[in-house]
Amino acid sequence: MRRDVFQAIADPVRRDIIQLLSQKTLSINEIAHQFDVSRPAISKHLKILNECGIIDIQQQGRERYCLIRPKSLIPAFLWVEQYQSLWEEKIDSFEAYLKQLQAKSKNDNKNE
Amino acid sequence: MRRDVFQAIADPVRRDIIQLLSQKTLSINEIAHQFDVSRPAISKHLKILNECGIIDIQQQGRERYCLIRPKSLIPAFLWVEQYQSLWEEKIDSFEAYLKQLQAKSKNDNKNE
DNA sequence: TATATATGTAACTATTCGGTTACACAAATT
DNA sequence: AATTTGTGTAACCGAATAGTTACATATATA
Repeated sequence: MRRDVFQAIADPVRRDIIQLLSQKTLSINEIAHQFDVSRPAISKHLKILNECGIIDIQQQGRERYCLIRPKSLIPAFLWVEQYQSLWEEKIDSFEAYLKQLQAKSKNDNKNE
Repeated sequence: MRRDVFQAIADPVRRDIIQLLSQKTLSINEIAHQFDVSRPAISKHLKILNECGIIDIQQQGRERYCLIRPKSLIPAFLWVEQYQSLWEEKIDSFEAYLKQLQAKSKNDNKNE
C-alpha cells in the first residue's frame, strides 16, 4: 500500500490529528477523546501517520505519547509550492484561454 | 465521496497529470499517451481533478482540452504552510523531546 | 492481589479506489 | 457513405480505506 505524506494528509481526521499535535504532545487516549470515532480507529490513523514519519510515538509507562515531526511535511509543501508562481500570475490557464478567445473574436471582427 | 484538493493530490498519477498541465494545455488523449494506464483510467482521474476544480475541460471539435486552474491548489498550500514555522525551528518536537531527556539526565546526574 | 486504565490487535463490514475490457457515439477524414 | 479518431461510460474486479466490536495484555492504582 502507498504510504507517503500525500496519502497521509488526504484524510481529514489525520489532518485534524496533525493540527492537534502541532499545538501539544498528546497521549493516544487524549487524541481519541477529541474525535467522534472509536479509539481503535484513531489508533489506525496514528499508525499510518507514524509509518509516514509524520509523528513519533514515545512510550511512557502505560501511556504512549505522540509527537509531531513537522519536517516530514516539507515534501508536500515543496510540491504545492512549485505551482505558486502559476497562481500568483493571478490568472488560471482557464481564464487565459477565455482571454485568448476574446482576443481572437476581436481580431475576427477586425477582419470582417 | 470526499472530493477535495487533498484527496485529489493524494494519487501519484493525478500529481503527474497536474505537472503536465502546468506546462501546457493537453487533450485527453495526449495526456493518456504519457501514462502506462489505460485511457479510461486517465479519464477517471481527469473527472476527479475536474470535480475538485483543479482542471477545466474545454470541448473543441471532437477533442477535449484540459486546462489547469492553479488557484485551486492554494488551500493545500495554506494548510501545509501553517506548519512551516514549526519545521523552520530546525528542530522537531521529537528532537526537542530527546534534548529535554538529555538535559534531564544531566540534571539527575548532578543531583546524585 | 484485585481492579482500573491505556493501548494493541484481530476479525469483520461497507465503501471507495484504481484499474480493466467492451461498447457506444459524435466529429473528422477518406 | 464508410472509416477513423477522440472520448464517455457501464460493468466488473481486487485491493485499500475507514470504520466497528470484541478481546488480549501490560502498567498503575486501591
